[in-house]
Amino acid sequence: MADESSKAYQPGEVEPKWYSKWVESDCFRGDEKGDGEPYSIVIPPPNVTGILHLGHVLNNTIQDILARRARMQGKDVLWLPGTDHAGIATQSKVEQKLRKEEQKTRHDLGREKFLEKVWEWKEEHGGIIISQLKRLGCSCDWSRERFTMDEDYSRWISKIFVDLYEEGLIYRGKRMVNWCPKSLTALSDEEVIMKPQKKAKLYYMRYRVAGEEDRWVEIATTRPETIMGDTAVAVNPKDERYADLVGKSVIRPFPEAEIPVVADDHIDPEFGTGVLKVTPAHDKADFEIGVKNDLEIIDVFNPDGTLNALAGPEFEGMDRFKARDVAAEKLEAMGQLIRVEDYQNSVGFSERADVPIEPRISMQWFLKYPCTEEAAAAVANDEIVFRPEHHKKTFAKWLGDIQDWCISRQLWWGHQIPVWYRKEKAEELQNLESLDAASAGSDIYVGIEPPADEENWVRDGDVLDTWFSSWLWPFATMRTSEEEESETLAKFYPTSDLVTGPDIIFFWVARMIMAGYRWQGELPFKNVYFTGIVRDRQARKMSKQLGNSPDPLDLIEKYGADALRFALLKGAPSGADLKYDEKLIEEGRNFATKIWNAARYREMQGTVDADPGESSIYAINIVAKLETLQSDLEKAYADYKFNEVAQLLYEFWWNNYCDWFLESAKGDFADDAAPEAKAATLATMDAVLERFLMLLHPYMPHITEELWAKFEFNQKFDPEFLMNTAIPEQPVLQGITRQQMDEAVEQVAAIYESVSRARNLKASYGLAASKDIKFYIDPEGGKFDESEVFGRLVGAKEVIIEPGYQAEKGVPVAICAIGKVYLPLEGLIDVEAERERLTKELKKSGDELKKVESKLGNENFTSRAPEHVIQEMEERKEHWGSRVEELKQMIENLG
RNA sequence: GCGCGAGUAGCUCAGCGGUAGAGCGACUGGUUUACACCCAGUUGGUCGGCGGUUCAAUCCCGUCCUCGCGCACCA
Repeated sequence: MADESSKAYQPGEVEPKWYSKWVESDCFRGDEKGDGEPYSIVIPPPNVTGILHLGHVLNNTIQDILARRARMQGKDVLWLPGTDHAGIATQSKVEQKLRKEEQKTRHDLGREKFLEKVWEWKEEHGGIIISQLKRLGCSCDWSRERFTMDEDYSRWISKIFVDLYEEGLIYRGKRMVNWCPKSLTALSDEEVIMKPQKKAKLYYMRYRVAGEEDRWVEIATTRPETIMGDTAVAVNPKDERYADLVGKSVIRPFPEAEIPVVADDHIDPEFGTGVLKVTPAHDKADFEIGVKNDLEIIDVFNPDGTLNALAGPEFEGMDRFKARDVAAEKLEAMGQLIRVEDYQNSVGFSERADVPIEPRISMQWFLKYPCTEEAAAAVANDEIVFRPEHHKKTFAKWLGDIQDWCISRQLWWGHQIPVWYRKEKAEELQNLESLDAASAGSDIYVGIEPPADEENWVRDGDVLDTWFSSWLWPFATMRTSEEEESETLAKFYPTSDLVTGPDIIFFWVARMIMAGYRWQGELPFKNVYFTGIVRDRQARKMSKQLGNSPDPLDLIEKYGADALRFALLKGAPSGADLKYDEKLIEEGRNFATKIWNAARYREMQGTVDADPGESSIYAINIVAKLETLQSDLEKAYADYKFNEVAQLLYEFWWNNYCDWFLESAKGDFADDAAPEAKAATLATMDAVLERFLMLLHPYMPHITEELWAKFEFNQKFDPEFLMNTAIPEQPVLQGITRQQMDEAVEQVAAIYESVSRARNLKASYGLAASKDIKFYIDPEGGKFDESEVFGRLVGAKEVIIEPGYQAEKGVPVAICAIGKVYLPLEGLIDVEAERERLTKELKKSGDELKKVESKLGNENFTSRAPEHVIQEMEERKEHWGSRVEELKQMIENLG
């Protein structure tokens, strides 16, 4: 055995050591040729330039637990890692840097040069999150690491674009889209988040009716800066107040123009004044009214959210929010602003850039989702199981009313759309109102490879939404687009579990299911486990702005990766958010130390150097508990209750093993103890430790591997590493009958319960420390020969077994499972104190008895309750009844 | 407005029809053959409110309240 261990576990040295050994020995490789049952997970690819946060820790620890457990069940495991190019996020980081360091925009560099810069940035920062995952202990097959911009992967993107285009599902059109004025690109509906605006204003203004002297129409709006784009006002056709106005015109104040009054059902007569100004270029609903009424569309914004020439010279170049104030002032000056009210509404924000998006008409590529029916059915009938189950509904609802997906982005970093326009017609083609495979002529080329005479063509400049690459992840990481099949895919697809956050159920999960059916003809994964979101103590989301997001690497440094993993999982209720508190991690660290020290204690007892004698009841008991633990873990894992698994492991070790078993076993290591007894106990300790390390390994891989090697368990099993050792089917201790086990468990439970009562007695007389305590036990007809262990556990100098013991009046006594336990206190007898204590206990017991009696006295109960419940009540009645009698007697004896 | 989730000890959460549990905290005591990142003990709860079903409800049903999330609307 190795040198004596230090008092506290040192994760900083141990953890990286084992990680390197695992990697060097190729332990994480998914064997596509193996003949074991396959188990696979694809990692939700983090942003390539991202940094690990607690959400990642939670998510990836769960995946690691699943992967490690599967390995220890003898399966062939593939956990396939990789990263995502994260279009907008990465591009804007590099643009920011460019602006700061060189005062340049991407346009100053040009597409090619700029992309070089991004690749440089990626090379420089791209490895960080991967190395952080390694520090956490993640057992990913790094030999298969993928990146969404890898060549093979990129070809996949082109292929599916071509497939979908040819199928008629991808088309180009001029539509109202969500435009981000900061990132200067279109966004999908999913990338827009609604944020309530507390300080918004509702402006009431009036437009004059054309051709009438002094007639005005009142209109309420939140966006006076779009007045210049108004091309109509609208009222509800049923609204009698304005019935005569429909068909007439009103005067737009600036630039002054006559605009028609139209009727539309969409108008809510109750809202504001019941009159809506219609700005088809800047509002989705207005756009539709515009189309229906054939209204002119005037776009008064530049792409960056400033106003353009159409807004008039005094607004040109002005920011949209400034323009709002200026427009209001102008109205006021014209006497057309009636009043301004405080108002609360919600405004769509760009998820990434965190600025209000602008509805904008522009030319974009769209996708009609494929295989939506297969996807809906798979989840509805649990071919793909969602956990927690309630996410099924969210999924079904979204799928029920999805809109076409805007897949084009006006960015450079990403997969450029594989569409070419013949040079001389490029401009004309790109301005077509709509375009799809059916309408495109030979002047448009869509293909994986560029056209042969590329110099005669112009390629579409847009790139695809990052999620358009992510939805292929489960299979595009396993085979190339040219291969029909690959060994890896054949073995590991569909994947077993997907672990992800519920916030990307639409972005990613739903779309992956569709893509799985579309290109692989089957589901991409069988189970989806949605983690909760990690929040701070005030239940706020972790965010950079709030500074409430601790760096997991700091925590690993301070407490160890195992501690962090265990603690987060123990505190993460399945399906609910996790409230993070550093105290949790401390608990994890303490647990690691506890395991370390219990192992160290074993180490200090030396080797087994005699033939083991019969196992003690305590040994049999702990083995029985271990077996219960094992089956409880099975159940918890089956339900993906990771917090429960952690709880069970923690409780077994700390409570059952350390606090009870080890303490009861210490007598076997005394100098005068029988060598066979010592040997038997050591054997039990080894057996329990060995099995427990196996069970704990998925949660705390490093410390368990360290102890596994320290105790040389690795010499007993075939593979070198615990991480690759299959948990044996056989019970921990063999040759013990079920009956022996049951008897030992019952006996030990009685002893432990009695110990607790005796400790209680000691404490209530303030004798916690005293060594000169003697207990007398009257086994009351039974027999009790465990006085030594009893004395050790209670903390007494001597325990005397004396049937029929006659205590002096006032001697404290506890009624226990093993009999009556007396605590004679020389010179300290206080009859009144004992009377008080017993009276209190009598009250408690009496209450219990009354409860049971009233139940049993109720005929409704006795006639309707099931037999076993009644029997249980009878037993309880007897138990409390005799206790009450005894207590009464004892109090009476006090005089 | 629609849907989902949550409300149990001071805090974080288990339990989900038959005696209310854990960890942390607080308090008291402790150098017992590993561990103070420890040990022992104590404290602490009309299980959000009101109704109903049942012999029996924290658990099932209805309803209301509070909080969180998603979707829709938001001139």
